[in-house]
Amino acid sequence: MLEKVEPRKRRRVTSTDVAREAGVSQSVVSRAFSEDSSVAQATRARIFDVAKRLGYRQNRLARSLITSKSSIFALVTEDFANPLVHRFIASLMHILRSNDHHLLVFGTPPGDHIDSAIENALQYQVDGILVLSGSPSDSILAECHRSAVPVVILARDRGDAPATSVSCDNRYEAQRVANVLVDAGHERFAFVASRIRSLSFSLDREHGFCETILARGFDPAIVVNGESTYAGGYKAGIELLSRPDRPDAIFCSNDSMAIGVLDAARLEFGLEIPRDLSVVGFDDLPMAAWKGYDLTTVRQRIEEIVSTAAEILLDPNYLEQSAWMSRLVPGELVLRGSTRRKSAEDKASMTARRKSG
Amino acid sequence: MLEKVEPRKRRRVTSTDVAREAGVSQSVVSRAFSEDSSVAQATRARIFDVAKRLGYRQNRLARSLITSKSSIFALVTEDFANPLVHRFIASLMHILRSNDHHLLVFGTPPGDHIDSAIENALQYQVDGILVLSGSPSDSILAECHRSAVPVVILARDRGDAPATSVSCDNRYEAQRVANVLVDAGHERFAFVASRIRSLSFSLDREHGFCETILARGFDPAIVVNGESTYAGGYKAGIELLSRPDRPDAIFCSNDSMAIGVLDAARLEFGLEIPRDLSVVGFDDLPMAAWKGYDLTTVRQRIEEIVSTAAEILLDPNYLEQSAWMSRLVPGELVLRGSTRRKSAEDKASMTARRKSG
DNA sequence: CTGAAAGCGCTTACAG
DNA sequence: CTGAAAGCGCTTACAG
Repeated sequence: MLEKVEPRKRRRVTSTDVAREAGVSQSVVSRAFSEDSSVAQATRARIFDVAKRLGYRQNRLARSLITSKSSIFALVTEDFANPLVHRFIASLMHILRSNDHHLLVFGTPPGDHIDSAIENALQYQVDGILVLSGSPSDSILAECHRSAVPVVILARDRGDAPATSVSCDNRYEAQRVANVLVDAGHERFAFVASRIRSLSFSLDREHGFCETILARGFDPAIVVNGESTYAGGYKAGIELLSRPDRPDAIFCSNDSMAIGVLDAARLEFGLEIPRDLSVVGFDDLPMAAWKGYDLTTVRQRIEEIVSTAAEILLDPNYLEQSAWMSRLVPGELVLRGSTRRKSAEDKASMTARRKSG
Repeated sequence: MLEKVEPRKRRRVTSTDVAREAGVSQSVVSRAFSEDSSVAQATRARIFDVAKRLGYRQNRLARSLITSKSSIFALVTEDFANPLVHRFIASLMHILRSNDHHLLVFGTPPGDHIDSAIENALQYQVDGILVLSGSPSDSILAECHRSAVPVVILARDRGDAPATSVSCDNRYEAQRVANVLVDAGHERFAFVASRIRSLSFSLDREHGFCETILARGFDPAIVVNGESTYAGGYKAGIELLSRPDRPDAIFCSNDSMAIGVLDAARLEFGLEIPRDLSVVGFDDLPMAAWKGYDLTTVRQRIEEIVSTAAEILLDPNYLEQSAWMSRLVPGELVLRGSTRRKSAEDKASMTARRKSG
């Protein structure tokens, strides 16, 4: 049974209550609760006692009013269904916790522009904004800058936007995938791109892959578009494998699609992987490591991307710098069973790492 | 290039600035921005004009100080790796957006108790708290109640905790799975439970399943524990299928585990699904529908669970009620190819629905 | 080390 | 419809 709470009685315990009860001024209570303030040991102890007894808890919103720091970061994204977004959130939570910061999440309604989410975030006086998908307009970015709210665009190059970005070196990684596939003796290449425009990183991967295939002297890679899901990959797989010039190596813009291609190859065409076809994904989702797929893929170092972004946002001098940064974090090529290899390499290490970017 | 921002110049535009510029008092500006206040049409228009020109934006933290509503809900969880958590977040975002509310996310550091996350949330004057995993102590729940902050425990029965919960009817759904498997002619049953204690719903599923198997006159279901991941399921699958009394129907506490069992059966024992073994999961993650698995599972109606929770939290009278609620939302049994069926049913509808709870 | 006071940016009775 | 004033719960110079 609930004890009834009269609406008008719902007054939170404030520092003034504690002060009265402890026989000190409200300012001392405030100081007692801020680490580096001068309060006599005994006074502080007494205040803590009283606070505990009364159930006092700092009101961090009130505090932010005067410090103009809310200890809140905003994460804005257009695409909550994307599993990668969740890995970013999880990783962010981890880092922010140790800095006593918290994450306020803003999504964009389907039709809307991401600017509206950023606009919202600004109303909450966030200390920084992380953009995970969508392309903020130059004008909203300028607004953020004027309001002294740092913005970092995550997981993809910022392009021409006036903002700082931290992302995987998509182009380089795609080039590497192309080289590995060429070196292993494949001859007909395809790329499965994501149809969604907000995922501009898909383009970098496409370019890196295709330019390398050409540079190595092969016919241009076939490029098809699809939804960036398993179903989209499955469909793209059917499309590609039905062609008279069936590719023997398919690189996909992400793991979900790659797994879709893989299943299409096996279930619809009875192909054996990797004998008849090599498939490579991107991201290294947990599913990529599942025994049933054993997918070769490019791992994004999410922890590193996120901690770099957090560092930038937490840097008190960031806004006084004079240029946007574009930080590229190297990925990791994870070689698994879905790709054919030169026999010499077969017994070699399953994971190649690039140490520096 | 960044225009340099002098730290001391970083003053946000306030309603007072707008007032001065528009030649009205600050209170009128405030009223202009609150829907149902009496401001002359012309005045309001002028204020909006000036506000736009100056780049004014309401400070919602300051506002919350006086209204004592922050329009923020807290989501607290111990388990960010759980894919289900993300589906809840996505669904929540959707609902909160239409109510002009936002989500502040709190995680618990690995060793810590969920209470610390709730404690944190309270400092941010959230309008309500959604608990997604972990078991809040009675004392912290009492605190929340005293502070007039409603708490809803999601996705699992609250047990004895003094709180309201909204969850899938785990026990009933598990009973139904048991009945379906029995009806289809299976004879040796097993349940794969989650080893993690915070996932108490796993227990409800176990009980519902096991009690029904017994009630239908079969040997008790074999119960094994595992990590609630693909790898955990894979391992549990090997364990179960190596037994002399190998089960012919395995029900798993969630989809990831079920898929692990499925792969173990196929890859390690060469079994054919569902001829040699039926496997059932729980949740209906996207992967369950993948052609390569085609997993029979119990879908949680996440949207319904979340919207029910949001309704409760948004109900202004909630705290004046006199008892905790425990709302059960029916699930949906999704019959797919991983389970054998009575031949009569083979051609029948693939999805059975229970319409009301 | 402590207290009185000002102020952060709002909302909301209360008069006019 | 509008303005002056009080106040939400804090922090932070400033004196003492």
